[in-house]
Amino acid sequence: MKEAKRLYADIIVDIALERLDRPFTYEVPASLQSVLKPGSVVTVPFGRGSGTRKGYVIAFKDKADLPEEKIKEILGVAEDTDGPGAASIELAAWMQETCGGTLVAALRTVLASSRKGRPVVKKEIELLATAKEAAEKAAFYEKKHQTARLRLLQGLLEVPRQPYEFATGKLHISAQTIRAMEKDGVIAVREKQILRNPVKVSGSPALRHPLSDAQRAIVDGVFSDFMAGRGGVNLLHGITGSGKTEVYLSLIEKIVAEGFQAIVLIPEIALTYQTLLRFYSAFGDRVSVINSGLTDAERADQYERARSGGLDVIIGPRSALFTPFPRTGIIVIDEEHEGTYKNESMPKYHAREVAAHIAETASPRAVVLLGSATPSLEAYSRAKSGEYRLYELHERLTGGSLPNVRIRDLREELRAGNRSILSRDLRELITDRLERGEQIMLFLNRRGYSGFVSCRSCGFVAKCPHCDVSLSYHALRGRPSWEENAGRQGGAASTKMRPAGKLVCHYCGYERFEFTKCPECGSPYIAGFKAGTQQIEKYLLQEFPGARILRMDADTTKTKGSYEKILSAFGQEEADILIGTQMIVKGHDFPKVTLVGILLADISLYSEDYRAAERTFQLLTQAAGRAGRGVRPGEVVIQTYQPEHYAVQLAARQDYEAFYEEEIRYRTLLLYPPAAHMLCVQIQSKTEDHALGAAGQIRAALDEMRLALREEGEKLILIGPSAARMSRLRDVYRYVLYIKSPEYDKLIDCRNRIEALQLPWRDVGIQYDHDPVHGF
DNA sequence: AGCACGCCGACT
DNA sequence: GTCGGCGTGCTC
Repeated sequence: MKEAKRLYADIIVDIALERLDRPFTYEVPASLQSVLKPGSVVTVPFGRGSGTRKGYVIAFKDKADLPEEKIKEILGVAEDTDGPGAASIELAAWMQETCGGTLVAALRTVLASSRKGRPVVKKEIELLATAKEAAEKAAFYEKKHQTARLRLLQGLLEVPRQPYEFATGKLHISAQTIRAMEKDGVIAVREKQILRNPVKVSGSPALRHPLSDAQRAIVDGVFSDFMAGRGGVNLLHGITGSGKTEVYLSLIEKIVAEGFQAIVLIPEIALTYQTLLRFYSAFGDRVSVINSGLTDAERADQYERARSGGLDVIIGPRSALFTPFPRTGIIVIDEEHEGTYKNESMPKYHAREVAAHIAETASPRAVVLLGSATPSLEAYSRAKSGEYRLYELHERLTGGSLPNVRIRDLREELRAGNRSILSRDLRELITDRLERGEQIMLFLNRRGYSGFVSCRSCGFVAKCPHCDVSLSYHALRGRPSWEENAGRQGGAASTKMRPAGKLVCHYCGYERFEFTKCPECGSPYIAGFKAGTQQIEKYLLQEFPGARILRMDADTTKTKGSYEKILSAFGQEEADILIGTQMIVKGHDFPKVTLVGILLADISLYSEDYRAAERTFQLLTQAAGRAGRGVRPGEVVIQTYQPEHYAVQLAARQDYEAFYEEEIRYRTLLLYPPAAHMLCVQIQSKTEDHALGAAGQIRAALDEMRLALREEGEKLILIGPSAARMSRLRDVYRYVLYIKSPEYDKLIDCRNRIEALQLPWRDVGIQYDHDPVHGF
């Protein structure tokens, strides 16, 4: 008798806790030794009780460096998952290395697609008897007055396979009868697993346009890179209406024809019915969609279809990256610049980086295609440096002319005595369009709005002297300002008028009192902006009685499907004016819109982070692109207090290249991404002292590192700690600390250094965000 | 996360 | 005297 070799496995237990985020050693029972592989999901006993947990097999080893009696045995393979394989484990490990956070969180993200849903089982009744036997049986039943059996038999003679419900429902046949006939061998009941298909498309297939020479060149270029096994990331910079989708379709068709699959990422809100129809026309049932409307089980079905070879193309948000295709050949990321591609919770990954990594490690290598009319600075700078391949489409295919854009200076309006929301120009144009029966979109780019303070006379904006980002307004703590005090004490004589608010920088923590008059021009009209779509709607109803107005914002789109409802109502010309936030500028074509008004370009311009100008340029360019998609030329009015700002000027001229040059200069000067890398360290605790103490210790540790690195001639820039944007959220105190370095690796070193720190508080949580795109 | 162990207050 | 509060510590 030869004794079976003992085998041990390193297993990560599926509990999202930093303190447990390390491998535990388990013994692999002989029965599982040939079954398990790295990436298998197993059940293991864990903890003192008899509780069991799910665990992920990371690696195997022959020897355990632990006393034998402490080691428990793996119980079995987890039933609700398929073994996702070593590639997924590698991907999760890479994610945890580059994004921080726990390995469990990364594993959960990557393996979400391997979780099986409860399958929907459909029962079918099949006729087994031959025609001759059936005829005999029928005669027999008739003689015995077994009418139910006869009915079923006759039904099956017409169509030999019927759904179970056909028998129980339409024919009123009981389960007993069916069972009896099954036992008799006349029929069989079969269970069929149904994988639901969420794609519900009807209507005529979308027209395919023949590719232009420019489009053809792009398709051929990327395809030949793919076929040669070179892989790589490609950036397609194409203006709205230049035919990017057609490029995606043609390229995917060619790659699918070679036996590979395609992942298409879209910012959820931008997936229009028209786009879906085009994909469906090309790929039929071989394309599927994943979106937030699906139930868990439906989602699991799509992954199962992908895994089993039932799909060629999946369209979905960021998370669709982890679709378990057997051979992914291409990953397309549409509207690449969108912030939704950055995950906001635990592994804070960016879809662009993950896609590049998946493509690079696939064998054979896959290709990535990023598409945008206004590429992120990250993507464009890499394209310029040669890390990505750059393709451009500069012509509108549909021939619609570019809109005529004018910028209205709101300071001038104030000087002329116009204090309303609408400049005189915009008001005139609205009146004109209403008379002509054409449609208008009014756009309030509120994203990133955080209460910046500006002067309505000269456009001065309060900025941080250290970070060059806008300061935001905060009510002073323990508010009782002079007004309240005066009221209570019955006289204001002794109370000197004092500012009621302060201005704060959320990068470095700089603060100062609010201004009572503009430091540039002395005007008293200096204040924070209060702008809401609701107020604007009210105002418009007053000013243009009889105009039909639709409003679209977070309030009016709360219920499911209301987003589409509003847009389609507007598309069917049930309204003259559509007011909305950025959600109205995504992807939709309204040929009757001949006027677009951007009410206050400054709102996003002075949000408090370094991407403000980039975001503004993107929003303005997109909004302007909404006008004149039909035959009639469109007009765009951009209202602003900062008409000379480059983001406004260059968006009006639709000059991306010039904007990029200007913006990258600013980033380079201040070492913001993509000129450098930035790590945001987020410190949280219910006890303010603990949060502050931790922040202080982290800063001290980092200062040490900074000095050591300086010896080597490496640069590390530390900012903060300071209170987070929301300095206290649900009774948790939040502080942030920023680290900038040209080298991504140095930031990972910093993170490891912080993680190695032994902080004396249990209730302090630390999270990391590499190259953040969302504030904290 | 869970669960056990442990050391102090108010209950049958 | 014991029941139970939740602070501390450990889990292969």
